[in-house]
Amino acid sequence: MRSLPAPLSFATMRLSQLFFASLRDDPADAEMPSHRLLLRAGYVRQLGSGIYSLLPLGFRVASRIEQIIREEQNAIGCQELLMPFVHPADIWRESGRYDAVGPEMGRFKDRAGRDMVLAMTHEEVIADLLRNIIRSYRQLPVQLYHFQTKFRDEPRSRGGLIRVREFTMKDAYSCDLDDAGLDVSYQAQYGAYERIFKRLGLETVAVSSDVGMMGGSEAHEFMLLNPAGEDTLVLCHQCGYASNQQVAQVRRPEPRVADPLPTEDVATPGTATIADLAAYLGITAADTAKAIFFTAGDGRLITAIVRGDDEVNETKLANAVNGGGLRPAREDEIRAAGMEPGYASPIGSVGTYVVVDDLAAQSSNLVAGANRAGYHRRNVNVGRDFRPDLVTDIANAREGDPCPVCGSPVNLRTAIEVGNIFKLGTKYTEALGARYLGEDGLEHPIVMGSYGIGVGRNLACIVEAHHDDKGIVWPASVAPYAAHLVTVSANRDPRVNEVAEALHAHSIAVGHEVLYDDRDESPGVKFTDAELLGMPWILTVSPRSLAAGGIEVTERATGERSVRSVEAVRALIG
RNA sequence: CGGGGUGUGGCGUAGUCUGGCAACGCGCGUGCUUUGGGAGCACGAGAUCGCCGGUUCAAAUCCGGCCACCCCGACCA
Repeated sequence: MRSLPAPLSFATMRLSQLFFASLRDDPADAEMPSHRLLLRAGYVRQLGSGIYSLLPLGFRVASRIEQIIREEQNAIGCQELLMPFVHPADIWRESGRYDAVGPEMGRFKDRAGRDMVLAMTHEEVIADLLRNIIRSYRQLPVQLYHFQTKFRDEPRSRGGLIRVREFTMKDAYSCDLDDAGLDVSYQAQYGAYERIFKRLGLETVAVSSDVGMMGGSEAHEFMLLNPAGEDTLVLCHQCGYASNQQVAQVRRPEPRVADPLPTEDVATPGTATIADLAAYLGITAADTAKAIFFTAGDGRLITAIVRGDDEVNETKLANAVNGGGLRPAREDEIRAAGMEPGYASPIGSVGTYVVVDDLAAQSSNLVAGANRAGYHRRNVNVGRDFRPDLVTDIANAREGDPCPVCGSPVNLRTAIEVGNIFKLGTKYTEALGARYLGEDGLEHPIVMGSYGIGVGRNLACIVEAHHDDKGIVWPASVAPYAAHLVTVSANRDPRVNEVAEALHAHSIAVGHEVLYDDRDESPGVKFTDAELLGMPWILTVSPRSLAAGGIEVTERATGERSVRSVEAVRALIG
């Protein structure tokens, strides 16, 4: 569990004393730039899969990130508190999530045998606090936030700090009288998020997103475009439309329509994939239909049909069938419904819920499975040859599809989610009985929103957005130190150490933050480390710089160098 | 959970196929020299080769089991 907020002022530091080690070689198992650089530069160390320590340098960056978030949350009237990391299971049973959430929640029993959980989020605790404290509409609205450890036993952590199992999150909760109040709070958080990411040096795009397991009516994710991103965004550069692919409702291409022809089975040995099938028959993927199978949380077998050149969008499908927790179906489950995996067709199937994508339903004479191994059926027409249970949009938007707003071709980009905002509604307050007495004399459930930012992920994302081939290039707003002071050839001129020590002493006296490389290392080592660590300014004191009139100042971001007087440097690092 | 990969001083690796003294670079310690772009010389410390079991005169190496970590997928507020 995390401690109270870090102190906001730090002593200036000698590198010779810092708990730190840079690595000359790239760690073997780090692939993303942020992971590689944060390890090499001594900001973080890994303890286990998805479990990291922040070393002193990394902790300072995290503290600065937190402080920016804190200032912007406070500025919209959001109040900081601190809720526990360990919860009694009871409140999670009250909300229904104790059973609804799977093995990603950490669970244990205390010494008395009571079920306990490790916090993966804090809606339940907020709702519990609200039901204890809020009595009247006069006490609302209120917004609350904290920075607290979350534990989510992810199936797979990845990318260093990008996806971890234990992390610090800023999570805020708005508590309003009604939906109109929630809209106001939501907009206030939206604005705060825009200011936070701007100050962190992250150019984000806010996209509409799925409400997922949190429930609720509206949600946005703040996304950083990145080639290693886990989400795909659908973006229109013409009108600014932006959506997560999970929920993007683009206009689909026009279907090919023709007069229905009689069906005809054709032998297609060894063509269990669409690509094989199209090649074998000399047609395109768009001339085929493909069936994908899922088992819903309630046990139904869901048969999803899309055109062969489309992909099934699991989020849309899950929402369409109220399936909650789809998983890929097993072959025996598919066979039990009378279909042949690899050559499956809903024609003649029993006991499966068939959902057909709009485009496949409108297209004529498609090649589909024949429910016989090694055979497909030509000229299948949805409606004539089988009757689907549901026809709706269950396909992923594709590159170049028409924008739903303006019709221009959309672009697909991968991105990392750095923050999200949700309109939760009354799901948790109703479950936990968090109500207020309204002006009308009646009890009403409090209307909630939730707003999250992962501190460590943002730290890594800042590095993703601000690095070069030499190392990290911190934005000044989050840099662990404002400047990196380097001495060179100190043994050749006693004034080198005198000037550096005086500058260091001055920076301590006035509360400036300078990392002072006082090590007896060769110039190459010191410069390389300075560039790797990434402070905005590198200050070099050497016989050469003194002869030129002072201290050499290098801007890390641009590489621009100049020699400035000691007085000018004092002003600079202030 | 499925697929792929990797575990050998602090870091990066070779050695494993074909069993036979634990190897290389960097880093680390001491001394001397050196000091504007990852210095030189000398001496030195540091490894139960992921773990357990088996085969063998002999196992980093072969066999079996397990564990950890990474990548892809599934999954994920």
